Parts: sequence; C-alpha cells; structure tokens
Amino acid sequence: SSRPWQSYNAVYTTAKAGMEGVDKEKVQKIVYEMSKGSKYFESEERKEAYVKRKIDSMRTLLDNLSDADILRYKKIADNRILELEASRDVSRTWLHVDMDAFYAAVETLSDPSLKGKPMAVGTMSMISTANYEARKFGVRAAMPGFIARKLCPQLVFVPTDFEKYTYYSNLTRKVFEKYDPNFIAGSLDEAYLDISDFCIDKRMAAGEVAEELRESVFRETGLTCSAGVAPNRLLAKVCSDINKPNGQFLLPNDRKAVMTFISTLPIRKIGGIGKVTESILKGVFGITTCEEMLRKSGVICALFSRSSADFFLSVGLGLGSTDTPQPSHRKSMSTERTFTPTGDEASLYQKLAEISEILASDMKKEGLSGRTLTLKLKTSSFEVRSRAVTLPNCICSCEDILRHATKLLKAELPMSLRLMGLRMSHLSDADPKQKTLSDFAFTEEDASSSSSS
Amino acid sequence: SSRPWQSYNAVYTTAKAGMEGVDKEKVQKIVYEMSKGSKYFESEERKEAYVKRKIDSMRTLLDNLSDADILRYKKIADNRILELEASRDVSRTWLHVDMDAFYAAVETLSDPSLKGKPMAVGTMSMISTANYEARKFGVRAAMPGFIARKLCPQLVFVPTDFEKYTYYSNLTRKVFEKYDPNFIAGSLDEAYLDISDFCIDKRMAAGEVAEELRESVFRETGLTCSAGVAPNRLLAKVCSDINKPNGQFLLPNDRKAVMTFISTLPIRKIGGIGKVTESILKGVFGITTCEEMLRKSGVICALFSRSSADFFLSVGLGLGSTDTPQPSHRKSMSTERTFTPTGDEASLYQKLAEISEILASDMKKEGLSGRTLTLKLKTSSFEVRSRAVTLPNCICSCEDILRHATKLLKAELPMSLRLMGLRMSHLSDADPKQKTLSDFAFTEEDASSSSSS
DNA sequence: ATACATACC
DNA sequence: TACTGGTATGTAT
DNA sequence: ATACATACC
DNA sequence: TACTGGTATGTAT
Repeated sequence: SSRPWQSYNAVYTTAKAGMEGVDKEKVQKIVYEMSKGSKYFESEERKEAYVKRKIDSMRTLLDNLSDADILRYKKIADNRILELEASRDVSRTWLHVDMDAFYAAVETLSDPSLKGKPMAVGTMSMISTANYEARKFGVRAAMPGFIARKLCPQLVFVPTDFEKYTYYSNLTRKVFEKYDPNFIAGSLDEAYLDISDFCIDKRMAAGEVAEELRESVFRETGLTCSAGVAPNRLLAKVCSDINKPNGQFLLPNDRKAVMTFISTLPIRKIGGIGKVTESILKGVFGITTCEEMLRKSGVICALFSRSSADFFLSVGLGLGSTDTPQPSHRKSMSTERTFTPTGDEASLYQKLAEISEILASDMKKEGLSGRTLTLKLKTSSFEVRSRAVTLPNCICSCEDILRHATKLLKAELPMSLRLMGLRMSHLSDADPKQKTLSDFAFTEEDASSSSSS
Repeated sequence: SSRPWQSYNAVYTTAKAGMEGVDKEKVQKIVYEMSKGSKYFESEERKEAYVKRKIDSMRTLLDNLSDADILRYKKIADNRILELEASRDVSRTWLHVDMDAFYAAVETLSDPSLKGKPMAVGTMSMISTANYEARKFGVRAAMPGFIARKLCPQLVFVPTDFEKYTYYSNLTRKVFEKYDPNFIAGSLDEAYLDISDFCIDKRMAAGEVAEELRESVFRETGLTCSAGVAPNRLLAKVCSDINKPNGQFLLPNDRKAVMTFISTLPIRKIGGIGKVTESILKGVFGITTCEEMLRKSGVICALFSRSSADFFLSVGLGLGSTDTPQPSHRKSMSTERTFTPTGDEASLYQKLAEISEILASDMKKEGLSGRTLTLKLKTSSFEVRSRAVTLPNCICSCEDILRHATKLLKAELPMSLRLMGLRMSHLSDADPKQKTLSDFAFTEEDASSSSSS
C-alpha cells in the first residue's frame, strides 16, 4: 500500500485513552520511520502475516459452511444467548478504579518540578507510563523511549521506582477497603469494588460513592483516579476509561441501559479483546462493535470454541462477572531479562545463573517451591521459544533451578539470544517434598504393584 | 473377605437382561474358580485395586472440602440444574429397538435344530451372544466359552458369521426406515427412531407404533426384538431393556412420569455408566439410583469435570438427546488380534505385517487414508499399552503402515505379547495428499517465512 | 499430541 | 488350551 | 504435558 | 545504542 505506516500493528495511536488531540498520521509515520528495517520490525511483520493468514483460513472455513450448517449453528447460538441472558444479574453495583497515569503521577508528587512537563517513566528502551502532557505528542506506555524522544525531544525520562509505587498503591488500597473489604486488587494502579452493600448501608447513590471515593483517594495520596460504575466488572472497567483522567462514568443497573451502551461500543474497549482478536473479528466477520457479536452469533459459534464463543456472546449482551471470587493463590512465578544479543555460550550460561538466582530468591520470599520449570528464550530476531520440564518433586533452590535450566538451554544451543527467562509453575507452599492435589489422578505405575516392561 | 468371588468385578450376573432366575451365587463361584490364579485374573485384580485407590483419593478430596466449598458447589450445581431443566424437551417421541439375542437368533433361524437348546455364538475363548436358554445357566455375552461350558456342559457353540448378521440387520433397517427415514443405526442389532412425526401422520399412539414396528420386523425377518419408547434417546434405551425379550415399555411424554421413572432407577441401567463409574459413584458418594445424582449434585460438581458433572446431573433429571444428529463420518479404523503369548521377535514382526495388511485392505475398501497410526499392545500379563505417531501427511498403503508400525514396535521390544493392534485416525477420504481442516490452526513454521533453529 | 481408561455391542 | 474385536469418548499430562 | 499466542498493566 | 517484565489464560498438539 502507499501508506505502509498504517498497519494495524502501529498500535500506539489507536487504543485506549488520552490520545484525542494527537496528529495520528504524523505520529504513525515517525514510529514507522524509526522502526523500519529493524529486527523488531521484521518480527512484527511476521506476526502480522501470521494473523492475516489465520484470518484467511477462518474466512475459508466460513465460506465452506453449508446453509444447513449455518442454520444449525444459528440455533445453537440462540440457545446459548438464552442461557446467558437467563444468567444476567443487574442487581450488583461494581466500581472499577484506575489511577491516572499512575507511575508518572507518583513521580510528579515526589518531584513537583516535573509538573506541566512532558514526562515518561521508563528508559530509552521502554516506557511504562507517560503523563498527559507527553501523550499529546503521541508518547505512550509500551513505546520505546528512543522513539518517544523523537516524537517529543523535550521529553523528561524518569526511571521506575516500584517501591514508591507500591507505597502509594497501598495508600489507595486502604481507601478501597472502606468501600469493599473484599475488593479485588489488580495491578498496583487499579481495583474492582463491589459497592452494592456500601450504597445500601450509607443510602448513597453509586455515583455519589464514586465521587466520594475519588476525593478520598486524592485526599490520602494527592493522586487522581478515574472510576467506572456498572452492574458487572467487565462493564465497570470499560466505564472507568470513558472520562479519564480524573473523571467517572456510571452505567445504571438496568438491562436496557446496558444494551444501549453496548450497541455501539467498539469491541477493542473490552478487556480481553486485544489487537489480534480485534483484527480477526473485523477481518473474518466484519465485527467492530459489541452489538454485532449478537448479529453474527451463529458464525461465531461455528468458528470458535465453546469458551471463546461464550465470551464473545456475553460481550454482545453486556454480561460480565458479578460475584466476588475468593482470592486465589498465584499459579506461577517468573523472571526474565533482556540483554544485548549474544551467541556466546559462556556468557549465556552466566546470565542463566543470574536469572536462576533471582527466581530462587523471589520464590524464597514467598516460601514457594514448584514442580515445572520453563525456560523462555527470545532469539536475536525476536522469535520466542519455551522449553519446559516437569519434575517428580518440587524444587526451589537456586542450584536445582540452575541445574535443570542449564539442561534445557544446552539442548537449544548454539543460538543467538536477546532474552532469557525462567518460570516455575505447579507451585506448592513450603517444603519441597509435598505433592500436588493431582495425587487424585495417580498413574498406572502407582496402581500396578507388579510387572513393568 | 470370606467370599472372594463376590468382587464387584464378577460382573457376569449383575448387569442388564435375562438373568432373572439364575442362581447367582453358584455362577459367581464357578466363574471365580475357573479364573482364579490366571494372568487374566491377576490383571483384573490390579484393575480393581486401581479403582479402589481412585475411590479412596476421591473420598479424601471430598472430606477435605470446607463448608464454604460445599456451599459454593451446591450453588453452582443448583444453577446447572436450572439450566439443564430449562433445556428439557418432552415433545419428541424416541423409540429404541434392540433385537433379542441377535446373533443367536439369526443362527437359530439358519438352523432350526438349535431351537430350545442352550446355545452361544462365539468360541471357547469368547462368547458374543447367548440365547435365553443358555442365559438360564448364567452364560452370557463377554464370557469366555470354556467357563460357559463349565456352567452349562450341554452348551452348543456356533461360530460367528457377520455376513449373515449384516444381511438380517439390513432387513430390520428397511423396516426402521419406514418409521423414521433418519433413524440412527447403532450396532447391527439396535437403532434409535424419532417416531414423533410418524405418530402424528398416522394418528397412532406411540405404543401402537412400537407394536406395529416389532410385528413388522418379525414378519420381515422371523426375529423378535424389544422396544423402548420415551421422550429422549437415553431413556428410550433404558426402556427397551425393561421387557426384554420380545416386549416393549413406554414412558410417556410427561416430565412427572420421567421423574418418577428415574427416581428409583439404578444408575447402572444408564448407557455410559459402566461398572467402574457405578463403583465410583457408589463408593465415593453412596449413589445407587439416578435420583440420588440430584441429591448429591453439589459434591458431584466439586469432584467431577464440567462435562462429567453435567452428564450425571442430566441423568438425575432424566434428560437425554432429542435432536437427530447428522450422520458423522468415522473417526478411526482399527484392527487387532489376540494370539498365544510370545516374545519371539520374528514372529511378532510377522504378525504385525499381517495386521498391517488387514488394516490397509479395510482402509482401501472405504477409500480412506489417515495421519495418525497407533500401535496397541497387550502384554502376556494383560497390561495394555499404546504408542502413536502423527505423520506430516496421510498414509494408507500397507507398506507405509507397516514401516511406521514396525518402528513403534521396535522401540518396545523385547517384551512378551498376547495381542497387537493398529489404528489409523485423523482420517481423510481419498488421496493421501489431502490435509485436514486443521490447516486453520497452521503452525509457526508455516507463518515465519524466514529463520528456523 | 500422547497415553490410558471407560463404555458399548 | 482357552478372557474378543471395533469404535468412540473422556481425562490426564 | 508441552509449546506458543494473546492479553493486560 | 535502543522495542520490558510479570502473570494468567487460551488453544493446539
């Protein structure tokens, strides 16, 4: 095409919030010029090609459906929609709080001289958060710093300081607790609160509660946040984005209102629908808004798995979780490092030892041990690979981790890498001797007391 | 225990039909005496031990559920039950026909001198069907002939003749067609018919239709059959067993009647619940009747997967399929042979070649080729193993099959075997060059045009 | 994808 | 002397 | 169980 | 000079 920078992949300007007044064309062009020809760029092109081919195969599948198939799937879809609709519950009121440009805001609090200046938290390699001044230039999270500086030469860089963010995060959580003692903490800068009971107890409208909560957060931290209020978490999250920063949006506990809200909402606003799913849904079915999920429900059921189809249909219905899940234990722990690409084996083994040490130390902090170790590799050309072993018992010591990790790496060398990572899963607390609950499904070896080949 | 023959595994006398007047204790004792100490017996003991241990682990899991867990699962179960109940459809009328002692009856038709004599179709190693005279002695399908002869010394043995059975099966199917052109053929001797439309067209009651159909089958073949009529296939199958042989049973299209029917029905009568599931349900939850599935719904949801739990709950509700599935293509084709146990490699390779030839010839008959080849082995001690390869393209020739099968076998030898089998799956029609529909999910290799490790 | 168990006739 | 053979499906890894 | 892709912050 | 790091989940094999 004549505008190569307009790939769906030049994602920086499309998505979520704060990019309203930006000259998108100009930004895309600069991003493109800075990336073009790099290994990273080539890798992104490959990924794009992969998605395009996936879309093509799905289209073919779709075209090959007989009329009878289509009718059948339509019936299945209608049934599921009925079931999903039957499960709708608009009686609860959920609030999603999202701190505004959190890391950047905290840094500005620490150093007021940053106020008013375009600023980014991160490095020349990668930006974590940009403040709103920087966003006007097209600078945003997940953009490498050197590109951001091109977009905004006066951009101030501040390195990340997680201790500081954790401190402020805890301040906000103390506030959240008052509104819902069982609130669900996501990352450091956001949370879900079921404020149904609070509203009833205090005889307050949900919107008033949101105002009060945001004021309270500001009072306690000096930071602003945005809030979304809706009958379920999925919608609350969408709503918190609408009047960002320092704003809120309320979707009433009413089915009609939800359906109206959903009817024109771009699917990309939904948590869980990222750029790939957006492309697929658009490319295969022509779906761009949530409502269209319902109109295309038959073909969705034809081409996606049960769980994916159910998710898409609930999105079309504006459904989401309304229960409070009991807090679950973590399922994995990992650490990874990017470095200057190298094929030098001694230096790779050395790095692996360092990573093992970090992981072992992190595991120790939480008193964990694990049974599956996964080595993650990223080649110089950005291809990602993983290699795993599942062991008979749990391990946690640095030596054990390194020993198994080394075996895994050895089998892959020689190769030139830019990243290595280690992940432990099948976690157990405490002593490494413990078995998991899957004793339940004990194996043939356990069962047959006699003969073996 | 003091009565070792009363294991749950001495299954011959418990189950389905025709064993009413039998001295069960005597039969079990003889079966036990004949089997005791054999490799087969030891293998069965191992399997029993395995199931017992599985029951124990499930019990432990159950005991470890907190009160909160139990409440939560009860809620989930109630929800599922509501959903399942909402899907109930008693508007259709299904009929399950089951030919009475089919192979034996056909053989008696060919040779009327067999009439009135206890007779079994099969060999000294294994019986396929016993006629009702033989069943009075405890002789039944899936019993080895030498034990059957011990139970009934005058038992007449007739070898199987599938061509003959297929011929008569086709005669019955011509009859079935008149009642439901889309009837579902199971094995040679049974079928499901949706007679809803027929009943309406002919203004006949379902019971009358069943009578007429059975008479018609008798007229065309000289063979008797039994029928069950019910609002879904699962129940129809249960019903056809009730007044066997040469009888029928009708369960009306009425929710109340279904629930009453189900309330005391032993779970083992349900298709899909075999001796292991029966033991587990009894051993872990104390469930013996279908109704109890509902009473224990919470713990069932706690311990089983979604699909298993859904199945058990629908059984408790007397639900079953009411639609007419479009006839699906076969998913695998296999052949296997039992022989005198041997560890002699030359002779094992020789047998494998024979099996390959049979499979290749069967595949050719249906114009099939396949991408996955599975070698099945049964050791002299009755342990079953399987080893599979999935190939880049489909194969169907005897040479290709044998080449891959030989590789698989080679990796297992030396070992002493009593059976080998080969199965092809991932089938395609026609030319071995075709790929499957899973092109959809093409791999990274396809996608990345460049580099590979 | 592999391996094994269950079920049915 | 001697405990099948063919297919589908579920479940765990 | 393994491998890889997607998503979110 | 330079395109992260941590976790969960889905899907295919």
